[in-house]
Amino acid sequence: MNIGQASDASGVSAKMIRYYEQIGLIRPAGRTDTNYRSFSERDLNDLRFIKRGRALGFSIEEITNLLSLWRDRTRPSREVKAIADGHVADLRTRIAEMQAMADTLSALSECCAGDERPDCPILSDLAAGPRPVAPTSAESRRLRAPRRPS
Amino acid sequence: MNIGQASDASGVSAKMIRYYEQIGLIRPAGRTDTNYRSFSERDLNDLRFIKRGRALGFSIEEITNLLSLWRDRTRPSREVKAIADGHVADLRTRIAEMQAMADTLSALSECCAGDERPDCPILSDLAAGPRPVAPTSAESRRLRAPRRPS
DNA sequence: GCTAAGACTTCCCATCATGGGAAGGTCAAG
DNA sequence: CTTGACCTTCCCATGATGGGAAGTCTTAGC
Repeated sequence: MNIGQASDASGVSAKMIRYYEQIGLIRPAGRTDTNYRSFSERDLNDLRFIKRGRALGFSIEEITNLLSLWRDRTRPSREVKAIADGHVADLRTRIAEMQAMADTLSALSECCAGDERPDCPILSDLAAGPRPVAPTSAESRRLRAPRRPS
Repeated sequence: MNIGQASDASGVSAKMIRYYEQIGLIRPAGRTDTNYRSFSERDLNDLRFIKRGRALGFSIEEITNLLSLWRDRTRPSREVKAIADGHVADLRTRIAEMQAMADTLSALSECCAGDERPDCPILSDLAAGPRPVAPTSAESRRLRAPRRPS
């Protein structure tokens, strides 16, 4: 099974499969005599595991740990749970931050006529910034720009 | 007013001020005869505007547009509102995605004993992935790993 | 006036996960 | 044997931010 088939079967792009191999997340795939990568069922299972982990928002680092726990039949479920719970806490924190942004902005937007006139509470807020509230918890971490990936 | 003072007064790091200048988000600051940047009150206002925009999650690109609308006294508030509403929609989409992740994960976590035993529904889910649900809307866009920036 | 500390300058590198694309080798169907 | 679809590696870009080096400048204390 070559990389294209592995990609189709796992939902992980060929680019990403090569990347995961490069950073050591997955074992180097076998090679044919013409240097094509060759994937086994087991490799596929790993790729599907990774795919699902990413879909749940786990970072590559967390997935590295989850993968090694998965392979360890004597793992304590405590460790798995700790990773998952940590991730959930992270998600909830970020959700709350984004929720606060969305709420603030939609309140401002509701007060904006949205017509040809220049008066706009949204700009006024950005300019005067009466946002005297407590130092946004978001300021203590890297502030990602919630961007639509085009 | 040099860059350190401008940074303190605006809350934008010196690094970021230089970056914003480099990418053309702000006008190049004046220079002293010894090549130090020199900031005016107006520059400060721009920096504060940017700072607040970032705190609301606007991307640099959106802020670029908001800044030029802000400077244009004949802007139609419609345009400002469109940017804000677009951003709010983006936020809400991402919130929903992360919420779904968090809900799925915490449901799994609740079923996990979290003790010394190896049995773990979280790993089972990642491995077997009975996640047959509709193609997560998240899969159509770049999937960010919700990472805590340490 | 001299010196040391601190702040400024530019320049390069790293992050994280992903995609784009070039240049060249390989495979399978016609 | 050609053609097109695949594979390989390698380099580059993203977005917003920080780290740090090497060199210049300023300021406070002596």
